[in-house]
Amino acid sequence: MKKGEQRKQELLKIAYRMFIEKGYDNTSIDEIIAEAGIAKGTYYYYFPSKEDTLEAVIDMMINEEVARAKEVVASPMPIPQKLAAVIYSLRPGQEEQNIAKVVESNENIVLHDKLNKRLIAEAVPLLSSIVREGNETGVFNCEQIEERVKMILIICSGLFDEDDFTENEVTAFIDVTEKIFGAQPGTMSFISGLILGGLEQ
Amino acid sequence: MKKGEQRKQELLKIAYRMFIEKGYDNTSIDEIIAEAGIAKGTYYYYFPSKEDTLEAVIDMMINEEVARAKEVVASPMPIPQKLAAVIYSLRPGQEEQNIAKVVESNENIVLHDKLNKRLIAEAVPLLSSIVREGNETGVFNCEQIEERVKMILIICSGLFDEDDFTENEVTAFIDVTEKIFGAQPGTMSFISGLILGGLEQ
Amino acid sequence: MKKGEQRKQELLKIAYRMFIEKGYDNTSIDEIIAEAGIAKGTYYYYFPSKEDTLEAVIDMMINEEVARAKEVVASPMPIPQKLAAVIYSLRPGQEEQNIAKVVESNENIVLHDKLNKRLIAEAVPLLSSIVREGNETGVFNCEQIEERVKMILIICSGLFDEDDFTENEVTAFIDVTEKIFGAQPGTMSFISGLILGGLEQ
Amino acid sequence: MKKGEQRKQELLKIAYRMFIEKGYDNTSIDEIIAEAGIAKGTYYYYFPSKEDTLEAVIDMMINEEVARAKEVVASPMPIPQKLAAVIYSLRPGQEEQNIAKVVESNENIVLHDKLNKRLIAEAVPLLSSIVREGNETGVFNCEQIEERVKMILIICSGLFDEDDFTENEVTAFIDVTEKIFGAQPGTMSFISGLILGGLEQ
DNA sequence: GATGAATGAGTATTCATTCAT
DNA sequence: GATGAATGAATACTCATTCAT
Repeated sequence: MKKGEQRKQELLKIAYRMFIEKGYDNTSIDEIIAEAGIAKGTYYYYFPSKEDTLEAVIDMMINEEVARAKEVVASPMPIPQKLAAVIYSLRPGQEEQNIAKVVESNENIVLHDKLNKRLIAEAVPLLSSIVREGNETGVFNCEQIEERVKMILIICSGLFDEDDFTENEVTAFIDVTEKIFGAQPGTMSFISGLILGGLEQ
Repeated sequence: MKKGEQRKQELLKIAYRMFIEKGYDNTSIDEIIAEAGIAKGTYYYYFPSKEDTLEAVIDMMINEEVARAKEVVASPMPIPQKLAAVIYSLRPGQEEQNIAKVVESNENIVLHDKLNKRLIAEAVPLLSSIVREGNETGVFNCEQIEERVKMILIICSGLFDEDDFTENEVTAFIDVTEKIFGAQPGTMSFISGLILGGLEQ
Repeated sequence: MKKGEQRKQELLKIAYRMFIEKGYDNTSIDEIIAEAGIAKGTYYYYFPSKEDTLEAVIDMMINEEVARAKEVVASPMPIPQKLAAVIYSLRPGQEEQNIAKVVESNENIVLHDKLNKRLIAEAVPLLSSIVREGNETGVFNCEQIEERVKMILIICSGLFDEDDFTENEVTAFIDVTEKIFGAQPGTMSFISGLILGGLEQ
Repeated sequence: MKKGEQRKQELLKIAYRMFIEKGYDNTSIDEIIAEAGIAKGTYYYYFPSKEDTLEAVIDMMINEEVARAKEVVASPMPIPQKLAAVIYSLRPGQEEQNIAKVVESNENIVLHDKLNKRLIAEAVPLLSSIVREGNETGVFNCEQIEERVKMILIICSGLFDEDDFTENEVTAFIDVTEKIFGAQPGTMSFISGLILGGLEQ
C-alpha cells in the first residue's frame, strides 16, 4: 500500500470512530484533524468534502461487514444456523461494540440510515442464496425469496437495533421467521440462545 | 380557543408545512417567521426552541393521525379489513399528500424517524385491541400480540414508505401478515386491491 | 432616522473607508466588524453579504457625488465652466482625499471599475443637459451629445485618475474638449487653472 | 528552443486560455495543473508564483499583439488607414475570438486592466510614429502627439471593449478622431466600414 | 527536472437564541 | 403580547506555496 493510501485509511478510521462516538453532524472537520494531528489542507487533500468522508466511512463499514458475512456463508453449517449467523454478522453496530462512547442513535440517524439502506442492498443477494439452498434441501419452503429476506432484515433493524428487546419479541421473531420462510416450527428456535449469548458478551 | 393559542396553532401549521417541504434542518427560524409575518421575538414567545417546535409539530401530526385511526376503529367493519384500514390510515405521509413540494425523505430523516417511533408507540395499543378481538372471533390466532403488531408496523414503514414497492413485495407482505396473526390463507388478500387502489388515487 | 438605519449608515461609512484604504478584496468581514466593534451576526443583520455591502457603498458614493454635481448644475455659471465644474465634482477619488492611506489603485480595481461604470451612467444625462444648453446659446455646437459626453468622461477617468498627468496632457485635453463640443478655441482654457488649482489643494 | 522552455510555453498557453475562460481569480493552480497533466511541484518549478504566471501571460499577449501591429506599421498603406489598422490590430480581445467560453469582463477586470495599461504603454510609440508621419505629409496636423495618441487609445478601450457600441458612437468617434489629429473632415470616415466589417466577421 | 504530500492562514456565511423596550 | 436589534460560536471549504524525495 502506498504511503498516501495508508494515511487515507488512518484518517478514515479516525473519522469512523468519531462519527460513531459523536454523530456525523456533531463531528466537525476541526475535531477530526485535531484528533488526527494533521493540517486542514491535508484533510482536504484526501477527501473532497465531509460528505465524501461519510460515504467512504460507510463503504469501509459495509465492506468489512460483507466480508465477514461471506466467510460465514462459506463455512459449513446447517442452513437455518447459517442464515441466522449471516444476519447476525451483518448487524450494524457490531463494529461499534468496541467503541466506548456511542452516541445516542437519535443523533446519528444520518449514518445509521445510510448504513442500513446500503446493508440491505448488499445483504439481500447473500441471504437469498442461503434461502434458495434451504428451499432445495426442504428446510425452507417459500416464494418471493428476495422480498422475504428484505422483510427479515427490516424487522431485525427495526426491532433489535437498540438492544432493548424483550423475550416476547424474540419468541415472536422466531415464529415469524419460521413462517416467513416456510420452515417447520422449532427450526429457528436456536436463535433464542444466540441472541441471549450475544447479549452476554 | 384563546387568541394566543390560535396563533400558536397557525405557527405550527406553517412550521409543519415548511418542515415537510424543506426538511427540518433546512428550515431556519428566519424562514418560518418570514412566512408567518411575525417578529423573531414573537416566535420565541410561543416556542421555547426550534426543537420544541418540531416536537409540537410531531404531536400535531400524531394526534390527527391517531384521531383518524380511532374513527376507523369505531366503524363497523370485518376485523381483517379494520386492521388494514387502521394501518393504512396511519401511514406517515398520508398528511403530506396535500403539500406540493415534499423534500426527499433522505433530507428529512430526523422528522421521519421521530414520527415513526411515536407512531409505533401510539398505534400498537390501537391495533392490538383489534387483533385481540380477532383472536376472540377466531379470525386470528396468535400470542405476543403487541410484539407482532409492532413487527407489522416496522415492516410497513420499511417496505412501503417510498411508494415504489413491487407486486412480489405485496404478495409476500400479505402472506406474512396472515401468518403473523395466524389467519387463514386468503384472509388478508383484499389488501392487494387496497394498495393498488391507494396508488391509483 | 430610525435607530437601525443609523447603525447601518455607520457600518457603511466604516466599510467605505476600509474598502478604500485596503481594497475590497483585502478587507475581510472580520476586520470590518472589529473596526465597528460589533458582532458578526450584527453585520449580517444589516447586510446580506459582502458583495451587497460593496453595492451599498457604491450607491452611497454615487449619491453623494451626484448630489454635489446637481448643486453645481443648479448654480449660476457660464456653460463651459459649469460643464467643467460638474465633471470635476464627479471625480471619483474626490472623496478619497480625506482618507490617509489609500490603497494602490491596482488593488482596488473592483471598486474602482464598478464606481466608474455607475458614475458614467449617472453623469451622462446631467452633463448632456448642460451641453444641450450650450448648443442653444451657441457656445457649443455638436451632435451626438450623449456619446460625446461619454467620451469626455472616459478620457477623464483614463487620463486623470492617477493624478500624475503632465502639462502636455492638459493642453491636449483642453483642445480636444473644445473640439469635441464644437467650442471656439480658448473657450475651455480656464481648465488649466482649475486643474492646477485642484492639485495645489 | 530547449525542452524546458518549450514546456513552459505550453503551460503558459494553458494558463492564458484558462484565465480568459474563467478569469484570473477564478482559476486555481490546481485547475491549471490538472489541465496540463503535471504535478504541482512542476508548476512551481517553472513559475515562482501565480502572480508571475499572470505577468508572463500578459507579456505573451502583448508580444503577439505588438508583433501583429508592427507588421501593419511596415505594410504600405495610407496613413489614416494605417493608424486605424494598428489600433484595430491591438484590440484586446482580438486574441480571445478563438476561445469558446470567455468569462464576463466583469470577472476578469484584473487581467483586463493590466493588459490595457501595458498595451497603452507599448502602443503609444508605435502610433506616434504614424501620426508624426501624417503630420509631415500634411494629412494630420497636431502637437502633443503622444498625449493625443494615448487619448485615442483610452477612448477605444472605454468605448469599444464590449462590442455593443451604437452608430452614434461610431459617428462621434470618427469626428473626434479627425479633430484630435487635425485631419480634414472625412479623412477617417472609412472607419465606419471597418468597424461594421469587423462586426460581421 | 519532476513529484505530490503537507501546510495553515484565511474567509464568508449561518442560525438558534436572548433581551431590553 | 409583540418587537427586532444584537449576539457569537460554529463550520465547511479554498488555495497559493513549500520541500523532502
